[in-house]
Amino acid sequence: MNLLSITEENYLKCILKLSGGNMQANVGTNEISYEVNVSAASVTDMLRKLADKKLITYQKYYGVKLTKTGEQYAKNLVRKHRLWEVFLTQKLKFSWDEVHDLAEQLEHVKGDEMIDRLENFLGNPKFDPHGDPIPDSKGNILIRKQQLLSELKKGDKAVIIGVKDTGTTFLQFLDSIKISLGTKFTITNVVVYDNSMQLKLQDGRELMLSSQICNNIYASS
Amino acid sequence: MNLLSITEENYLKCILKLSGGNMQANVGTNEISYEVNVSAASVTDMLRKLADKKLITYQKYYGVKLTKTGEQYAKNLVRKHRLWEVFLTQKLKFSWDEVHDLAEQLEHVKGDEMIDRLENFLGNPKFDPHGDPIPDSKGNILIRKQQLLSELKKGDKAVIIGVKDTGTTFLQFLDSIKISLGTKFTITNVVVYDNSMQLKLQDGRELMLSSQICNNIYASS
DNA sequence: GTATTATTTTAGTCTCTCCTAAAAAAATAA
DNA sequence: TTATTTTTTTAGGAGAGACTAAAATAATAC
Repeated sequence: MNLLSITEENYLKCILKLSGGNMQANVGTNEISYEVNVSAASVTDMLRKLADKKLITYQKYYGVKLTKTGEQYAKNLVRKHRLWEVFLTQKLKFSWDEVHDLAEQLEHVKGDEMIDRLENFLGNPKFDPHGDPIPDSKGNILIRKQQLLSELKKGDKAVIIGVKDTGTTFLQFLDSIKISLGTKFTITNVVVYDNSMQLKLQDGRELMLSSQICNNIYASS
Repeated sequence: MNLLSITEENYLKCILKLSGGNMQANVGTNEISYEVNVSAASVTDMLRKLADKKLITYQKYYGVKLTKTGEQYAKNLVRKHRLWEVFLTQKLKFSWDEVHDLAEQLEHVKGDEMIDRLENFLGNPKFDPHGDPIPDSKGNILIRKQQLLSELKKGDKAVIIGVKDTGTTFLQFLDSIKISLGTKFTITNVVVYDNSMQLKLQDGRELMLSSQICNNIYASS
């Protein structure tokens, strides 16, 4: 597999993301255009190029899918991104809302041997600071049973294991209300009117979270 | 200071290297062309561009010098490169002949805060794995008294503190004869015929080194 | 001091990645 | 089914960074 440019790599990663893990799903030009912040015409150019390199299958007007090779490449990028995020938080003491942009650059550094060693150095972590699973060197991803907070019911006990929105604003908000991965809680009430939820945390605090917030937090029971 | 492209950064670093630390020295187009592996015509294009950005002073046909800004930027790149090299050897256990190419990529990752934290994480090292000094965040470089092995005389006692040639072949050769930074020795003989030198190492071994080798090892007494 | 050689710059292209405007195809609505 | 809207592609171009060939300037040799 030839090495790709940073731009090509970003397109691959974007297609993987938009496919939502379903390798049969067709991803549209416009979606990609929106995600990588580029005109639809530019996306078409790049899709043709990636198809030539057999990294995606591309049918004019019908969107694209990753090939096995493309999927492998994209998952390796995700692996690198998440391992660097662990490094930045665990070793350099960055907070979970500061690591994304740095990891976005670090993931493009070529050298799989380095990544394998980094993984080992970090103690073979299985999840990144946002709770997302880290693919192994073959691209396998550990699947955990997880649910959005919004899918839970009154009386359910669970623990927070991840976030869907990894943007700075949301993460800093969670920091401000002292919610982090590992926080245990019980749902004490679900408001029928607006689907906001009342939680009782392990430390005894009672908390009210809007449905928008509950839609961006993953929990496991 | 605006952020530069990887290409621009490489030119700056190259000019710093070719100036040999003397900021008054004029660096020629051809020299740069040879060093960055690009045609002289391409170099001219880039020099004009860097001059526009006030990173170098450029006089047509008379070569270039770094401005204060350019020097600062270039030294910061060297700082990043060397700190990453320390990380790769100290934490990821790469050998000193494997780290250059990886550091060459890592040095272009933007984020000075990350570098300052990395420096601290590594225990504020002052030298990289090849014995080269690491500039501090202001660009100051610790100067050590050092001499090439070839400058020493019979009877001199010294310790190896660096290498001039950092290429894989040379470094692997040093590994093979079990010479590394910190090795102590005495010069037992200098052969007049070809300037090769005979050393007695701390561990008792006697070693004969050609003048070419002695010209690429730094020592301190 | 002129002639030759070496270095550097200019001129004209190429590839990559992006753009806008316009055309074509597909999806949706009436 | 036909008309309208949305999505996607084509056409033509721009800027960055590279190239070769040719011209201009500086350095060196006689």
